[in-house]
Amino acid sequence: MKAVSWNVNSVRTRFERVLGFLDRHQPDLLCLQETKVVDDDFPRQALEEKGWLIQAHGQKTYNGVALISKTPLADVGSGFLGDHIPEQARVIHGTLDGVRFINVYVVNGKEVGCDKYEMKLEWLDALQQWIAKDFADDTPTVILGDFNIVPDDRDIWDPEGWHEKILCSTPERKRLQNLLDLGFEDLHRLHTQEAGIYTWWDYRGGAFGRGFGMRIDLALGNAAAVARCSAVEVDRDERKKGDWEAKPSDHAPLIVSL
DNA sequence: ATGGTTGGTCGCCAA
Repeated sequence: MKAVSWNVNSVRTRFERVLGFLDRHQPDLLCLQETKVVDDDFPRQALEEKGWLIQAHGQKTYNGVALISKTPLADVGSGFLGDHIPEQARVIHGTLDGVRFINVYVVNGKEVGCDKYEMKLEWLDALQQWIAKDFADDTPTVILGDFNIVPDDRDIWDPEGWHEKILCSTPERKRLQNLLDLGFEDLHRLHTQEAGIYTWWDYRGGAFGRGFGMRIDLALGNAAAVARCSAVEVDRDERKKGDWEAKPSDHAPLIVSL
């Protein structure tokens, strides 16, 4: 089975690229983040004409997640319980061929110490508690999406310059470790210890061309998922700017084979 | 300390 995570930075602006990606790769499941559209306005028609089924959980302007597959998903749900956390359309989950997928768009946090950063830590705590309560079983389970956390110094172009900065701070990495401590592994690291494999490059300053990237899109699997996982790959070509109007997302798709 | 680009929406906020 092939499952993909991709922060598309607006599904409407990126629609032709999403269609092209689905045609080329034919994944069993595509998990989108930052769809930035309410469910009623999700561009369904051209997808449904090609046999794709859509489960969307969106909001106006910000955030938004969706699951796209040809086989119907089981046990679909969106959001999660976190009493003090405002609902921001950041999570949708479903089960395909016995594998549970939890698609997450983690709070960015902007800058260490600001209100959004504190909210990010609280949100990650609530996510961890929710997964511990509802999903800590033997069902093959993958938590995948835009985590907005760089796992370690191999995963960023300038670890010294970003030391304890946003996406790299110890409290954020501790929250990622708390998720792993529930029995999950970073599936990417099952297959390579190489440094310099990234999934996101800033639009600004020609970051992609200069190699200024980070690995912040992750797939975490429990033991049953680890046993099935044969490969994790980044589709860097999708991030390239083919011509002046190609308009890539700032994230590349993460392709998980299991 | 900086950023200087993109998207949604239409003056900015968020990433």
